[in-house]
Amino acid sequence: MDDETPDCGHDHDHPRVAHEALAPHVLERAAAIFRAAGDPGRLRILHCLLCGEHCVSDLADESGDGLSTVSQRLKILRAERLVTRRRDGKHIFYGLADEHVAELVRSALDHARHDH
Amino acid sequence: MDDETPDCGHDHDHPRVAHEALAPHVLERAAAIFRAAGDPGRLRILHCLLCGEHCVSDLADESGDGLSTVSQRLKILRAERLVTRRRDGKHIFYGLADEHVAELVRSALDHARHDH
DNA sequence: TCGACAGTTCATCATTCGTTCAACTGATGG
DNA sequence: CCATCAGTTGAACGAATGATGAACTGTCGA
Repeated sequence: MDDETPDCGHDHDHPRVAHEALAPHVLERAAAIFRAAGDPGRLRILHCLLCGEHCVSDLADESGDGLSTVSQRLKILRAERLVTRRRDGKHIFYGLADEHVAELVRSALDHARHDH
Repeated sequence: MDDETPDCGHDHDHPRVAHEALAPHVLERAAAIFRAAGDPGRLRILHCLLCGEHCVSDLADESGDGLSTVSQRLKILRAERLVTRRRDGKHIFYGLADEHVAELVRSALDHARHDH
């Protein structure tokens, strides 16, 4: 290979770029996770779930939004596998998918708190 | 206070809800952070910045997008204070705002990688 | 089996978002 | 001072998103 080939057409010092290749589907997936959490309504749900499972009605009550609205939000969170679902009689309980997700949410919330 | 007052109108066991109150502006802020990171184009930039500062032209070259497009993306990332800006002669160098942001990005990228 | 309750899905509609081109600012070098 | 390189900003436009009411599914108690 020719190591004199510049990747780009301008003239300054180049940082020794060394990102281990980022697969496109990983990029998409990670962005999708952020996007799912990036809505106040959905993030509020994730926050509620930090302290344990909740059923849809409870989540609706706590946010003051309609059942349908909350259900749609949960659908998106579930599509990105941020939450799990469990049926118990008439109720369906949602919870955070894993501790990794919980950490991500706590982390951003903390960052947002200590940041004026 | 009356501890017999139920918050909601339905009939099952209630989880002992104990979220320390989540201030609305904290919710908004955290959601805004996630939202800013929740676009593949912007997340790619954040990923590039994980290994140090880059100028706008380099970021444009690495993604294959136009200068204007990249500049717009950086504007959003900067509005959410995820990146910092530094002028050096003709070039403007961007970098991650702090280690906390770096950790958030690494964390989501890792999660996305180990998740098929 | 019927009715009520818990949730989901569907279609619609207004809003927000992301990209792009063109015009602009600002620093550097001749 | 002027040309050029580096980057920003603004407007326009199509695509994606989020909320909502109505209709639907599924479970339980009487």
